[in-house]
Amino acid sequence: MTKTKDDFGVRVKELREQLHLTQEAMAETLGVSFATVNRWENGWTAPSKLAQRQIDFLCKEHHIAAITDNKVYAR
Amino acid sequence: MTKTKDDFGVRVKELREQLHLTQEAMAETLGVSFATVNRWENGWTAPSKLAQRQIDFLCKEHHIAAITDNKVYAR
DNA sequence: CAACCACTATCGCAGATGTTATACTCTCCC
DNA sequence: GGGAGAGTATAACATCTGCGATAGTGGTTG
Repeated sequence: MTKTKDDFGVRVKELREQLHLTQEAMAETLGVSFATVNRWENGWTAPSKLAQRQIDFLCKEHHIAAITDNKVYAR
Repeated sequence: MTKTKDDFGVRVKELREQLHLTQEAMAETLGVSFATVNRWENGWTAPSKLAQRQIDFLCKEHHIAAITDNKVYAR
């Protein structure tokens, strides 16, 4: 039950605030549940492959630098 | 350890065959692992929210009727 | 035949997610 | 002050997923 070491959660939160979204709204946007976004931000879990894709896409859509360290997908 | 009741797996398989994809290729396309596609087709699990979105998007991209019973997303 | 090869089926386990519920912090407004 | 509401933090439990491994199937080719 230890938190994630890296600062991904911080970056998610920054991204979310840049977009002026609540955790619930961001969850809806990404297609995940509110609890999932909350867990990311507070470092309890790291996003799944698919979730990372959605986040990357969201960043690209708003011309914001990617916050994951992924290879880039077309979509 | 019982299988899923509905025929979602059958529809996934049909979709995949329409697109002439292997399980591995479809997994790559959707951003999930091969094992996940395989489990869908064989009824062991049902796709997550996010996975359903990807499937819906794939259908739309190829002008094929959606195989999930979801509300429609813009992306 | 036997040896490969691509594809598929299944398993186990750790970790991520969905759902539901509770509690806490603010801000606003009476 | 005190209530109401939005937003957030956390929890438990069942389910889904990723990864790695193993085994089966069908085709091709030597």
